Amino acid sequence: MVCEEEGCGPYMKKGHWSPGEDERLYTQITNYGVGTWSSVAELAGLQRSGKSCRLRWMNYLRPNLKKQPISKQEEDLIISLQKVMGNRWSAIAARMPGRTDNDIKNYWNARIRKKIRKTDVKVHISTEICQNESVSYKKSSRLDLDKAIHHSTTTLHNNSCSVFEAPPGLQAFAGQLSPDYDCVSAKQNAVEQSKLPTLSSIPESNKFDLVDEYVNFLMSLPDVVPDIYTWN
DNA sequence: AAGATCTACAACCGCGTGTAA
DNA sequence: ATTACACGCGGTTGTAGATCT
Repeated sequence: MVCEEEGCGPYMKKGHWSPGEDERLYTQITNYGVGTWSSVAELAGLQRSGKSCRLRWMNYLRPNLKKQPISKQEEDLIISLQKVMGNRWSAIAARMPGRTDNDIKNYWNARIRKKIRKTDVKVHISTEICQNESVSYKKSSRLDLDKAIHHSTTTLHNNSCSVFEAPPGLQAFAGQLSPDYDCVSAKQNAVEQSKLPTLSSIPESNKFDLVDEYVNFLMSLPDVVPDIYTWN
């Protein structure tokens, strides 16, 4: 098979790596390190793209990778982190020593997503003005969450809704929560009173502009992770 | 026993970002 | 400011082995 991607030579090999190729790559990197990945491929005498060498090293050959199956504790951690960070697999992997982003992504796609897909997140936007609007999104898809967020914020910013019925976590991702916002109490109150939180009291200056800021905020408050997957 | 289907995981691809010239 | 290049990321596909019918 010939690699036709940009930067590949005409005779680049593709597909699964042989033990011999692994040996060459491992020896090259452990003896001489990585300058640029394309030079590693050349110096190791491999007819592979630099990109392919990097992937093989990062996901399979480099030291300290865990080869055993993902444990229940690790699965719980993946679920928790995915709730907060979305599909930012490399960021999740950075918090799980010995696991690669590819490991986690594959595990998520193969197992966890199937479990979670059984129920939907329902996002309702209702007032006198838009009481007929009801939007349901599949919880497992970040793209669909993005759609939900976009729909909700657009509606709010157009002043066509005064009340936003959505999980606090989703509101936060939409940049609507202040750092002082109490997700747990908001949810509890909503459930007890059948009444969902309004946004009018949130100071403009306290809105989150970046998802990262929100993620860091949540990570500093591990017990206040918004449960966007079980909210109904 | 054999073909179909499922599962896990390896690898590819396209795109965005950072950096140096 | 622009361009070219390398890298890293996330989505997707390919494949081999296991399991099912």
